[in-house]
Amino acid sequence: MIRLLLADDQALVRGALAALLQLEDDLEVVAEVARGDEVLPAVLEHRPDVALLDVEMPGLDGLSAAREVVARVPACRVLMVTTFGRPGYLKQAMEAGASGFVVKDTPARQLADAVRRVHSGLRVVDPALAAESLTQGASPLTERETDVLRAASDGGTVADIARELVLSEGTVRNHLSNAIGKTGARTRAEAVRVAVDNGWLVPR
Amino acid sequence: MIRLLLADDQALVRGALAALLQLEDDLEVVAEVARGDEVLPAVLEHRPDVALLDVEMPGLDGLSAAREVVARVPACRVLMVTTFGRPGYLKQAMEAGASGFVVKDTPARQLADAVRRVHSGLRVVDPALAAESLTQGASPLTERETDVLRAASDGGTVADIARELVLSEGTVRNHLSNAIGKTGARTRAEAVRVAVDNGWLVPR
DNA sequence: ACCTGGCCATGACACCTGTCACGGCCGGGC
DNA sequence: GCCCGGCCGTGACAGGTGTCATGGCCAGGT
Repeated sequence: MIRLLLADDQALVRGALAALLQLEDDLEVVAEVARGDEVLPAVLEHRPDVALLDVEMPGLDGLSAAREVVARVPACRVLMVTTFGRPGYLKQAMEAGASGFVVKDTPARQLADAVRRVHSGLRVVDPALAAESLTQGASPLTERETDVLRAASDGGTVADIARELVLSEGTVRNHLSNAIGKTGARTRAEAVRVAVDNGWLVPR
Repeated sequence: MIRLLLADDQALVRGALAALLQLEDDLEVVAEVARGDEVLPAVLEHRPDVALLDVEMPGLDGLSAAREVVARVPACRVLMVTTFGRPGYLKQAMEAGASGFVVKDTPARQLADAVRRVHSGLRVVDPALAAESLTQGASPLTERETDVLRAASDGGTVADIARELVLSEGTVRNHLSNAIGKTGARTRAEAVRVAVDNGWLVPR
C-alpha cells in the first residue's frame, strides 16, 4: 500500500485527484493540504511514501516545500504535479530533490503509474518537457537581475523597485536593461513575460 | 440519471473530476473535451443535461462556449467551474446565460450538489464571489479602452499597439491614460494587473 | 434640434525609461 | 598574483510614456 499526500490549493482539484487515486487498489491518500507551508508538518505527522505537490501554492511555493521535505524526510519521495509546463520549473524541481515532474494535462491514467514509479525509486519526467528543458537550458539571468525583474512584475515604477530592493535607481535601470537584452525583449513587461513563460521567474 | 459534459484543458483535472462525479449514483459523464471550440459539437452529439465549463481554455474561452451552448441547445444547462474567482467573470458568465458559477477551491463534495441544483433549474453562485461582484460592480472601462489595455498586456510599445489596432499613437496613449486613471494605477502594467484581477480583461 | 458621451486625432510638454560609458568593489579560478 | 565576472553606483542622452488641451465625428436620449 503506497501512502500519499496531496498538496494543491484548489480544493476541487485536490478532492478530485484523491477520488481518482483512491480508485487504485495499491494507493491510499493519507493527507491533503491546501498551502505550501502545511506540507512539511503534514508529512511529519502522516509519514506518506510519496508527496504530490503543486508548484503554485499560497504560503510557500511547491519548489521550496519540496526542498523542505527532501531535507527533513528523505524517505518521502516528491512528485511535482503542476499546471504550467515551464521548462525552468523542471530544472528547479530536480535541483530541489524532487523525484518526478508531471504536467496537469498529461493523461489521467498515467498519474498512478508515475506515483508507482517514483515510489519504487525511479525518476519520472514529462518527455516533451525534458527535451524542451535541455535545449532551452537554464536561466541566463543573474540573481540580481531576477530580483529586479520580479519586483518589476507588478507594474511598479523604477523608483518603486529601487525603494523595495534598497538600490539606486540607476542600478535598477541597469539590471532591467540587462534582463531586457538577455530575454530578447524590448520592454520590461515583455521581459517579465518571457522570463515567466520559461520558468526563470516565479510569478506573483 | 444526469448526463454530464466536462470541459477543461488539463487532462489530469478533467479525469479527476470525472472520477469524482462518477462516484455519485445519479451522475454520468457522457463526454469530455479539452478545448473551448470542441464544446458545442460534443453537446450536439451527446446531448448532456449539464455542461461543466472551465473559463480558461484554448481555442475558445469558456464564456463564449457557454453563449454558444445556451443559444443552440437551451435544454443543456451550463455550470462554469473556474480557477480564478475574478468578480467580473461571474457577471459575464451570467450574461452569457450560465446557470451556475463555482470556484475550484470550493469543497469537492459541493460540486455534485451544484450539478443537481443546476439540473433542477436553480441557479448556483459562489456566495462570497456574489457579494464581491455586487460591491465591485461592472467594468468602468469602455470597449475601446479594454481593447487597448488588452493589446498592451503582452508588453508591446505604443507603436505596436497602434499598428495592431490600426489607431493613431496619440489615441492609444489617450485610451491607456484613461484606463490607468479609471483603474487607479500609475502604470499601464499596473492597470493591466488590476483589470485582470477584477475580471475586466481576459488574459492572453 | 439639442445635448451627452464615446471614439478618434493632433500637438505639446514634463517625466520616466532604456541604453551606454565609465568606475569601483569583491570572490573564484587559472 | 592576476584576471574575470557578477554586483553596485554615477552621469548623460535619445526616445518612449503619461497627461492635458483642443477639436471633429457620430449614435442615442430628451
